[in-house]
Amino acid sequence: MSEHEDRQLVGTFPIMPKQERAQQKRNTLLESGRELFIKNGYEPTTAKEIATHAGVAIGTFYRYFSDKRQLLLALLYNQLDKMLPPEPSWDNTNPEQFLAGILENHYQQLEQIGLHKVLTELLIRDPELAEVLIQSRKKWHARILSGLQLAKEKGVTWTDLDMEMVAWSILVILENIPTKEKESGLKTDYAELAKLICRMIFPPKEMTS
Amino acid sequence: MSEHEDRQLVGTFPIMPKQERAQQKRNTLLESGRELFIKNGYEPTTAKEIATHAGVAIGTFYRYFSDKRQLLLALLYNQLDKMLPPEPSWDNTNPEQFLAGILENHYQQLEQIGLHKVLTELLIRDPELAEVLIQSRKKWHARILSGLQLAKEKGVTWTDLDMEMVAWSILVILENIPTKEKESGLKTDYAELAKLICRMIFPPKEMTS
Amino acid sequence: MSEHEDRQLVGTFPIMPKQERAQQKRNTLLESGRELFIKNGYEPTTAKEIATHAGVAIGTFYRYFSDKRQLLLALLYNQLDKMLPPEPSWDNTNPEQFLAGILENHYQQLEQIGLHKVLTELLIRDPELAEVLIQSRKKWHARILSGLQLAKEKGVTWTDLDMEMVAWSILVILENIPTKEKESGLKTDYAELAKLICRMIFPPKEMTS
Amino acid sequence: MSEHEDRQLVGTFPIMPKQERAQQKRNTLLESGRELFIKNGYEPTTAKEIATHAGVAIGTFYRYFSDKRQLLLALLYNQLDKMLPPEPSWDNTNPEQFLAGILENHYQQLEQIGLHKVLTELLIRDPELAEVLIQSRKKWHARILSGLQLAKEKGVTWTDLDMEMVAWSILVILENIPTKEKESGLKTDYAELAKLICRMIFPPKEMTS
DNA sequence: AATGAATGAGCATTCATTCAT
DNA sequence: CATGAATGAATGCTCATTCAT
Repeated sequence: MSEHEDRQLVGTFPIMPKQERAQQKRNTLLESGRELFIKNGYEPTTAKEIATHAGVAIGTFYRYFSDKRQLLLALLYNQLDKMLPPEPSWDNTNPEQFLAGILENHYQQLEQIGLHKVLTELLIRDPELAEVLIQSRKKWHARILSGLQLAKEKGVTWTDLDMEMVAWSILVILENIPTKEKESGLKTDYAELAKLICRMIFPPKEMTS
Repeated sequence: MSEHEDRQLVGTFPIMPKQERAQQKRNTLLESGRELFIKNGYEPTTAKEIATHAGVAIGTFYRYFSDKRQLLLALLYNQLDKMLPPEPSWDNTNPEQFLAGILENHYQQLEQIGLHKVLTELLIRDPELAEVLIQSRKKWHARILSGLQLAKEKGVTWTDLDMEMVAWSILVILENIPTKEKESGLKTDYAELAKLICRMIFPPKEMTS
Repeated sequence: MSEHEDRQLVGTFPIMPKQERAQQKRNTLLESGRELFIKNGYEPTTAKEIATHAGVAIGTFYRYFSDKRQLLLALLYNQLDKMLPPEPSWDNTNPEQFLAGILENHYQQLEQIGLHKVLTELLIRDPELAEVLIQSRKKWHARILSGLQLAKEKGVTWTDLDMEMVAWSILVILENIPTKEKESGLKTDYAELAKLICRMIFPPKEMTS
Repeated sequence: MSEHEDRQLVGTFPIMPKQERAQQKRNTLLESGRELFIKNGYEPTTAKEIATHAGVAIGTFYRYFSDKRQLLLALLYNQLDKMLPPEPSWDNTNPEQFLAGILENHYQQLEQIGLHKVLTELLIRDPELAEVLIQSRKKWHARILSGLQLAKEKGVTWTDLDMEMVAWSILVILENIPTKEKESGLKTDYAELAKLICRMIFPPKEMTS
């Protein structure tokens, strides 16, 4: 399924290799590209670098990808597929489960974010790419929102909140944790962060009871 | 020759001082660079484009800046200086003044953010540049934090909060408003956002009383 | 092993001789090359295209031909052999038989010409190739010339003509008919053309009597 | 005027240089291109070769021409402009003046033909280019034809000739003289050739009287 | 000081050719 | 024998940077 999607979106160009070997080589190139994109950024990374870093010749790169951008798109679709939006459970039993749920997925997201940051510049010039990333954000947003609305229906949240905005705020915080850590050098205290977010959402009674 | 005569007749007065003229040309280039960086991104913008867009020849560009990166740095220092961190007032009288204060500065920040987003990719490879931007964030962070701590000392906030993290969260939310608006196409409702943030910080009694 | 057994059981008969099979594959490649050369030109046609269009893998191409140029040469020798110069008959009975004879061969020549046009550029750099084509032209020239001389000896032509040049002129006209048709989109009126050529050669008395 | 035409047809791309120096350099490149195209053919000639042979760097080439094809087109328009079709005079006074007229222009045409031969292959793939060349041929054809028709009206030619075809034949003969000379190594005897052509056109009475 | 022509290193991409399977 | 994945030399083209005018 993911393979099917991949083809449609990325284009059919250089044959989805049938042999396992070739598939492996393709993956090696993808991984090589991902690492270099995250390390050096998209524009400065050359196709030749990606190939060399993957241990193959430049010609081989072009056998599997029509260009750098194709590889990037493939990478994104891969990542997006891995991040199957998990079930949006977030009961009143313990809102801090919110944290647990998020944390679990968060390290998967880290990869995605790694790319996300790299791509910021591309968004300006590459609307197709921008669309892909925006869709990804929308899925996350929808997921968080649905959890919030469930909680709201159960009457455990503030009643006057614009849950859309709450979801957006949470998303933004999540997305920026990697930056925070990179800049400060500290691991984020997720428990503390969870508390903060819960303060936004739940009235005190709910929190203490 | 004619230039010499000209001077003698008209006198030296009306001639704009050379330094000032040069300064103006420099500023034109800076502005030209800023616009193009924000419009097309850093890497894809060429020195020649910047020069042409500023109405000068490429050679002139290199008279004022050693290269594109230099111009960018100059741009950042300029911007940073403009953003003199305003006084961190945030009393209990009306916490929503927080919003006002932020909104006021926010549109100055917009410009800065414009660049900020453009630069994300550069941060990876250019530690000096990264340092500049991180310092900028730290100033903002410090400003928000100092307001929060003032409030905390007055006893109007939750007492168990890690204000560092609160400040960071607020900063992140602020920084991402432009992205939100670009993606959703909607203007942000700052009042609603302010409410949200206040929920994080102040216990209900404080809010209602 | 299985191949060995196979032979013993089935016998050697029904197996198409290897050489013949190989010969067939070789011909398929030749034909494929010819079509693509005529369609797209020599330089732009890649070895892989020829192979793919012939339904074989690129490796197979290199088993039969050392490179593109080899295939081209083979093609020319083939073509040249097919065009066994027909008997140069061209009596005074009816000079317009000239036309008939030429027309008959002309469509064979068309193919040859197809290649001929394609090759023009190559002639510049590839003396061996040029030689092949020049030889081909010389055969044609000789054939036309011999017919003319026969007629001259019979005393039916102008006596003061340089038959070498007449033959050359006719050859050139013949060779360029395809270009004429491609450009004008019209079928050539061979009868008219024949008349023209006869005017060159035969005095009026001969034409009318 | 020719400059104006040039722009319209070739495109405005790399600035028609204003300084004389630059104009000279442009011409050097054109000449360099012409020589190499004729010597080695179009496809095999690289932009770098043209630049090096002109004594400039590759970057300079691209300052003046957007690519090889542009240079070629410029070359053709130049050539075409030089060949302003001369007045089509061809009286019965002496039809062999036809020859003189043709011969005179012929060596100008030689250059054009030099390119013409080189381009044959391109015609297949480059319809715009083909159009240019076909138009050139049409001009020549029209010029020859108008001369023939003048003569016909004066009643000095055969009356039953398809002058379109006669003109075409003459054109073809003219165009191929260079090939003839290159292959045979002999100078063409234009007087003889003229005689031949006159036999096509004029009845004997006219020739002898 | 300003100009913009010239330079050439560098990147993307293609394609003839080889060779392990 | 056939295959097609892998290779890397070669080409087209861009762009930062220099320098003569």
